[in-house]
Amino acid sequence: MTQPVPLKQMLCFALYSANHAMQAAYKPLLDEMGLTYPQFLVLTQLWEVPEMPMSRLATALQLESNTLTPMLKRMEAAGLVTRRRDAQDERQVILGLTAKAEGLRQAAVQVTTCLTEEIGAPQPELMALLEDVVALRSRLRALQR
Amino acid sequence: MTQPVPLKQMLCFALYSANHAMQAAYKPLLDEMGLTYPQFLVLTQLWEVPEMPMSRLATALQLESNTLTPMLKRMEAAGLVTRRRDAQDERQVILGLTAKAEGLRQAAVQVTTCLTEEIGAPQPELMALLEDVVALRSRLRALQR
DNA sequence: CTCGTTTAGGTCGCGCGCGATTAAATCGCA
DNA sequence: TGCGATTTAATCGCGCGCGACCTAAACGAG
Repeated sequence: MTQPVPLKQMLCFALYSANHAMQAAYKPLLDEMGLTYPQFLVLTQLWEVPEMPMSRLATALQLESNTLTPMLKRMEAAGLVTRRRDAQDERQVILGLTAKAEGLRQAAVQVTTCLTEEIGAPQPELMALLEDVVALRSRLRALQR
Repeated sequence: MTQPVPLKQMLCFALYSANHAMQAAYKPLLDEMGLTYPQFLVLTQLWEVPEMPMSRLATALQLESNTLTPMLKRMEAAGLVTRRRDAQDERQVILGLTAKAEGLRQAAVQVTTCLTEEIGAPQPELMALLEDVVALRSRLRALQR
């Protein structure tokens, strides 16, 4: 008679609920910028590399076109990104940043910095946790193939 | 000119993508049981305490009625849970487990055990990571008030 | 006992995520 | 060169999550 592991001791639930808590913490700050959490992640990637095909963004965020296409269209409608077909390869859609999105860049840096401080945990510990979470993600992705 | 933190070094994205990777890892196993990931978490809680009001489940999972009500109705329709009004306090909905859900219990234990092994990380490390993620979640929730 | 307040659920709308499928452009190889 | 295989987006359906709002039951001070 094997006992189920209690919810509180399950790593999958810890990740699930910590992720929700993180999104809730970002929410008020992103609301001021008029961004959703996934949109903020998209822009974070584009602030690093301001022009890239959708396929590359998909790889970076580990999201599929069925998630990104509608989201990017909403962002385009909101004047945050540009979308154009690559002349060399008409299959690809090249993404770009608008001036509006560029204007949000500094505010976004403040958001992350501010939130990292507010958490109130020592920076080295957070870095260590980051590494561990990334390592777990790698192991989990390895299971997919 | 503050540079944005790269996506790969952001703890929020690590959590976000690790959570997705975890759900993807569970997916094939849960598909066989006919469960979604959130439904699996609900049952995990009910396998521990087989009868409880919705409010208690909401607290345990940190979810609101606007998420739980439709999900529990789907689970009721699928013959997984029962829902009845408390005679003492007609506001409350008491949740219960069906025989069908009880029957899935052992399989669920196998799923978690199997997946924990497949990850291929030492058990102590996973426990340490669990604690760190839970600690982060606490700090994040503390920001909400 | 009464009436305002609190608590527990429910409804609606919207934005993800993703499985399944499709269309079009490009590639590769016979 | 021609044609099947691959790659890239897009579309559709559905199940979460959650903000905003609503209803009804229970509570509590006077």
